Amino acid sequence: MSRTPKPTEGELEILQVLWRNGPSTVREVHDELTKTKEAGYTTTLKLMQIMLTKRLVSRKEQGKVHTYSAEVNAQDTRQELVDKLLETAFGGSAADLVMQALGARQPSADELADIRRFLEQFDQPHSQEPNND
Amino acid sequence: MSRTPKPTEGELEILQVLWRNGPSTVREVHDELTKTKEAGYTTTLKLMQIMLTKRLVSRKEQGKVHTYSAEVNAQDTRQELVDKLLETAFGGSAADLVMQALGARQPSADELADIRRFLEQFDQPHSQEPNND
DNA sequence: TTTCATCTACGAAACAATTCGTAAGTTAAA
DNA sequence: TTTAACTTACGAATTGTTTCGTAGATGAAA
Repeated sequence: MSRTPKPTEGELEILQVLWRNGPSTVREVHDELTKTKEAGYTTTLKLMQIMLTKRLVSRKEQGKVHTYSAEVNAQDTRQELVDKLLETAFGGSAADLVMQALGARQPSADELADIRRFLEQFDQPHSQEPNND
Repeated sequence: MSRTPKPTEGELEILQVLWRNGPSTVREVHDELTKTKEAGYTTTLKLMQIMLTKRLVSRKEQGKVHTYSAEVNAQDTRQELVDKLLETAFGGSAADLVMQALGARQPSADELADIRRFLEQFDQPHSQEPNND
């Protein structure tokens, strides 16, 4: 029943820009991407066109340019990727994944606080719903 | 500087078997994999042969069969995959990844305890080293 | 209107991952 | 020794992803 046909790595980079910045032209996405990595303009364009056929994005034509929007939601997409990683690399143990994610880096005090607050939901499910959709 | 040329999904499934069960023949790995998914024997064989050329595994020939061992370590490999996911899908926020990993499922009391114990390392670095390499 | 920069469309190459058929070697049992 | 069951080697087809060149459309400025 789930949507989201699993974006490739390149597609994910584009989705991230659209999630972060909202609806954008190819030019805008491309400029954003090339801050980080090398890529030809038509490469970005082609990828976004393919994403359109996969319904990962939609677009509106205004004048000569097209403005693309993400059609898959960040939350769901990330969940799918996490689930996949959990399965294929951590044998399903979320705790192992969490510790691995935190283990190598030094989380900031704020991050730690966020995580602790988040964890509280699970052992004291009184007034608050542990659901954050 | 890092080793580990990033295993593909199929390679990861095989590595998991080797990590879990230790050195194994192609037959053993294959039987394990086909508990979960469909695959021809020579497909598994070929994949393991490719992994050999990539130095993801090594092998010992004994009689007619070959016994394969993982040459990359689970810890490092998982770290690399987590780092990648962190970058391409979570914009580098480990806290977000952690919450996403826990958010959709109900962690068991034991898992929660493990995670809390783990988190203590970070704000009270007295007797214990927060480093798990 | 002409020119120029910029856009989209799209074919196709380059690469990578997966899958499997077939051949040939090995072992053990008949 | 012949046969049967199994093994490895490996070429090659298939499928998916990424990359980019070229062509043609569009709009703004000269």
